[in-house]
Parts: sequence; structure tokens; C-alpha cells
Amino acid sequence: MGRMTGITGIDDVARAAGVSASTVSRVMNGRAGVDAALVERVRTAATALGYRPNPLARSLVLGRTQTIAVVVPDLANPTFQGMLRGVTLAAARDGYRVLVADTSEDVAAEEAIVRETRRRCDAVVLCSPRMPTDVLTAAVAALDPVVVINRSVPGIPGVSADYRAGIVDLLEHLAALGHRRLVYVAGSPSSASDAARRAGVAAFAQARPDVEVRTVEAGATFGDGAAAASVVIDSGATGVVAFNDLVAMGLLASLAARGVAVPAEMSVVGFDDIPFAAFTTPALTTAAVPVGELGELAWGRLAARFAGEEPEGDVVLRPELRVRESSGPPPAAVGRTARAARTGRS
Amino acid sequence: MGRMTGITGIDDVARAAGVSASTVSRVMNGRAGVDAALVERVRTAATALGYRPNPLARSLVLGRTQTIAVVVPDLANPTFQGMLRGVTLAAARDGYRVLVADTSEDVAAEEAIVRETRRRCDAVVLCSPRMPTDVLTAAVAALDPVVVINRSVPGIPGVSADYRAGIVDLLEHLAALGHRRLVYVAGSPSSASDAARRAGVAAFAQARPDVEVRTVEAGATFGDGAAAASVVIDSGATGVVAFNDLVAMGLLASLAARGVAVPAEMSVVGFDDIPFAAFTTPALTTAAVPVGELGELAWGRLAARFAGEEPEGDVVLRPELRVRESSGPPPAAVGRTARAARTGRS
DNA sequence: TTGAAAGCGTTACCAG
DNA sequence: CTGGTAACGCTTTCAA
Repeated sequence: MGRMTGITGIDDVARAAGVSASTVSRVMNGRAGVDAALVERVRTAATALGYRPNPLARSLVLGRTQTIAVVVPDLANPTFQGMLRGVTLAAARDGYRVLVADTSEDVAAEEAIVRETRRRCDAVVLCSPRMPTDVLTAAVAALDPVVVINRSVPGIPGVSADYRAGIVDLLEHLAALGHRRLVYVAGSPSSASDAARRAGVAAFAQARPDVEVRTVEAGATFGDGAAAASVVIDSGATGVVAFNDLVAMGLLASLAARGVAVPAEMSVVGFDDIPFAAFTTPALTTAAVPVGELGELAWGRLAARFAGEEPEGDVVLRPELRVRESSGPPPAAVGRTARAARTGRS
Repeated sequence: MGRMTGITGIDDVARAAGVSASTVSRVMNGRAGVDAALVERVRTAATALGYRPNPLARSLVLGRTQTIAVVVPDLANPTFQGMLRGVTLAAARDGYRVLVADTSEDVAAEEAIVRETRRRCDAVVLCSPRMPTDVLTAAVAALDPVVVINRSVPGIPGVSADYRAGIVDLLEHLAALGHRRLVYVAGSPSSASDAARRAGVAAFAQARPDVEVRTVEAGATFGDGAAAASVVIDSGATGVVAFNDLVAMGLLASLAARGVAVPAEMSVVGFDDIPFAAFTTPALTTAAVPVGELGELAWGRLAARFAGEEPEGDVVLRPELRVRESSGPPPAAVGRTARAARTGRS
């Protein structure tokens, strides 16, 4: 009520309007059945005093906060920035706010962070959670209104991109260009989306026995891509599919430094279509993952739950192949021999 | 207490441990002066029941939420992503969470969003607020624990980058390279940091009357930069300082499309040093604004306030010149004449 | 239609 | 050192 705090409470308004707090509450919440005259008096008093109901108190009694949590592994990653933005904008349209949490890729701390954050909110969106499947399954059960992005958990609404299909598209794109020796520069084996990508590689390899696809272990960063350059060059491949755009950019930079022309001598394609993929040199061919849309859809599922609807099955978005300048036909045999000779291999 | 809700409350623990709720509260908050035996019993009971104090109830009675708000004009902007990340990580280290709000560059809605968000938090960080100075000054007074990034408000702790000095550094860099006809591709006149940049241009112009600096109105996006290309070319300038890296990248793309070699025919420098500035072609010379650090410092000021310290004056970070490949000596006179002729000017 | 009173789950003050 | 008992600010029965 604000005895000594400068902020006006419901009792101040009640007193000013000459009614009870109950009535003020009813008016503020637009509940019908209040005398028009009183409504007017309360409105006037509230405005005059600049009264705004304390959201904390409302949350406590109502049992809902109008806030959802969004947990990401790394706020510096364009992919998660996009998801966060998608969720935030969509939720804001419906009057919900977002509490962010960055787990800093700390798998061990992830579950605790999620639990903690969840308690202050009505629901939570987990973006590409890193925790092991069993832990995730258990955690998610205790989190209830929850949606998971890029990770499938039985019985839990999930929205994800089809990384497997995306990789196949990329591989087929390269094969169609004439490449017969490809390499997949993989991400961390602990990443669920990398597992999906590897499955795509396997599926493609089976469907196209005429194309050789090797896998090189790398990581998910620009540095990992740059570091993988020599192994990629030595592999004798003419086309490379990177785990993501960051890795592809690292590869591009390292390749340029070593004088390997892209796409003349080697084609490089990425994954994600982060905002800057179109501006690399050469512009990166990639599979676009609509991260903002994933975020919006995640909110949509949550909103549906709040509205009492039953959770439906997973929604899966198919990445879209974006052909730009980093991919092209493989060099003629003589060109390849020349490079092989240059790097000291037969 | 959880009569029918499945969640355990403080009373459940009290009952299980055979003590009062007060004691449970004391134990949970690690308050000294509780019998060791009771502490043990309470701990055991709490663990057994999986009790976690309801943060909402604590917030209500304690008057603090352990949460701060971060309001940004646009979550898609790398600059704000960096600030958000800086604040979030720093705050998390001290046990604080972050509620994000994206105003979508809606100046009119900004104040309301800030007010609303602030009510659920203990403080707020305003990142480059767009509202007019008088509105900002008034708003900020009602928000109290608040820190403003990149906007100076008398009496309010602020942390900002010295855009003025950064522009001067960039201009001097170009002048030192030999350029005598420069153009500044400006951002929105309503942007406070653009005003600072223009002041830098003016200061430089005064100090170096031998160098001509024209200003071209543009904007803050990649598209704005691309659109400004023809005006820039027609200006006859040999060096251009863009409002930010995004604009510089747009310029770079457009210049490349028109066959203007950078930096051979024209030098282009950006501002901010966003994560991808190092990977453009040619790599962008820019003035690095440590956005993450701005965010961390913002949190630091808030933490100090929470600790009862008095707010100190503004802290200003000086951008650091990052010379890369997009800037170089101006073309020889004959070269310039050649281009001028090509574009139909004398 | 309106108001009094009982919570929501926790902490803090004040006796004992 | 411990346990009642008031708040915190609001919403919601329940009577009147």
C-alpha cells in the first residue's frame, strides 16, 4: 500500500476513490459487474496517482509471471541469437517477456541453470540443449510447459531443422556439379545436430556409392574451420561441406591464405546461412536454417499450451539450399594433379 | 505449503523437520545462529523433499528480484547482441538474471516498454536508447537503478564508447595514408552516436583544412551502405568512413559489383568491429568498439549501486583503430583521373 | 454490486 | 536459539 515507499499501491487508489481494494482490482482487470460510476472514479484515481499494479504480487497470487525463459548454449553464436530474437519478438506480441540464460556451453551446469531459470517463469524454451538424452528427458518432465529446439524428446513438443536433409541437399549439390571426392568437416560429436548431419552423410554415401565422402573431425567455430584446412587439402577432395557457416568461413580464410582458389580449385559450402554468409568472399553456398522462425514456432507451441491446447507432434523445418559463389564444378584432372603435386602428394 | 499443488513449500519442510517455517527459512538462507542439529534436520528434509524456495514469494517480501532488464533497440544488430551478452554473462557471475526487451527501433513505444520491463526487475540497462533527451532524462529518473549505454544523461551513470574520437582516428588514418578527399557516410540523424560521429568529422575538418570531408546521408544497415555507393563514387572521394561496419560492408559489396577496387581505387573503413568485419573481402579496417565490455561495465555499475556505492561519473571507452586491408594509399593522380573520367566527371 | 477476509510462499520482527 | 505473527501487494472467494 505504500506507507513509506513512494510507490502507490492498490490501497492508495482505493482510498482515493473511496472504494475497497477489491473494487480497484476488479476495475484494473476489466472485470464486468462494477457500477459504471465506480469504474470511472477508480480509473480517475488510478491515473491521477499513476498506479500500476505490482506485477510481482500479481504473479504470486495468480501463479503466472507472463514471462518465459530462453536458454541458449552461447549468446555469441548467430544461430542462438536468431532463435532468441524469434522467441522474444513473437512472445512480446502476446504480452510475454523473455528471461535469457546463457549456459556458456557448460554441459554440466546446463540442467541446474535451466531448473533455476524455469522457476521464475511460466515456461521455458531450450535451444539446442547439450545435456545427454536421459538427463534431458528427465529434466524436461519436471519443466513442463517446455519446448525444445533442435533436439527431439519423446512426448515433448519440439521444433527443429532437418539437418540430415540439409546435408544431403548440400552433398547432392556438389555431386551434381561433378564432384566425386567430398569431405564433411564435422562438428562436435556431442552435438545432436552434428549427429543428424553425419546421418545425412551416411545416407548420401549409401545412395551415391560413386561419390567418396570422408569425414574430418573439427568443431563449430571459425578457428576449427581454419585449423582443418590442411587436412582437407591433403584429403584430395574437391568439395567440402562444413559443419556450419562459421567453420566454412574459417576454411575459406585458411584456403585463401594458402592460395587455394575457391571454387576453382575447391568448392566450400556451409550450413545455417548466418547473416554474413552472403558477404564472404566468395559468397557462401549454404543450407539456410530459418532460426528466427524456429523461435517463433517455439513461442507458438507455448502459446497454444497456455491456451489449453494439447501439444502436437514435432514440427520440422527443412533447410533451404542457397547456392552462391563458393561452389562450382571441380577442377579438371590436370588442375587437380597440379595442386596435388604442389602439396607434395601423388 | 502445497496442499494440493505437487510442489513442496517451506511448511512441508518445516513439518518434515519438526521445526517452524522461520527456522527453515533461516537455514535455507544460511543465517548463523541456528542449532547445528536443527540445521542438519532441515537440510535433510529439504533435500529429501527437493525443496526450492519460491523465488517469486522471496522477491515480493524481499523487494528484489535478482533480475535486471536489458532493453535494446534491435536484437538483430550485432552491437546490441554484444552488449546483451556482456551484461548477461557478467550479471550471471553475480547471480543475477536478465530480462530482455527489444523495442524494434520503435521510438514511440520505447519508454513504455522500458517502464513495464523495469517493474519486474531491480534495475535496467538501456542500450543506446532512441528516445529524445528530455523524455530520456525524465524516464531515467523514475527508473532509478539504471545505467545507460551510449547516451549521456546528467546524473545517471553511463558507459559509452567515444564515437567522436573513433571517427577522428579513422579520418586521420586515411589522411595519413595520403587521402585528401574523404566522405563520411552518415547514419540516422536521430542517433546519438551518429551525432557524436558528426562532431568528430567537424573536429577533424577544422584540424585538417587541407583534407576535404563531405557527409553523405545514409543509414545504419547493409542496404543503406549499398545504396550510398553511387553517391560516394560520384563524390570523387578516395576514402570513405562508413557509419558502421554494416554500412561499410554494403558499400564494399556495391563497390565490388561496380568494379571499383578496394583499396586500390577507394579506401573504405567501418566502425564497431563486429565479429565479421575481419572476414569481409578485403578485411575491413575499422574502429573497434568493445561492446561486450560496455555490457560488463554496465553490470559493474549496477552491482556497485546494489552494494550501496554512490554512482560515479560516466566511463568512456575509446574505440581502437583496427587497420586491415580495406584501407590503403589513394590511387595516383592518373588513376583518379581515369576513374573520374569513367564516371563522367572532371 | 461491493467489501471483508483469506490466502499466494516467503522473510523479518519480536517475544520467549 | 526458536517459533508465532505480521507483512509483501494483489486477487478471489464469501457474505451482505
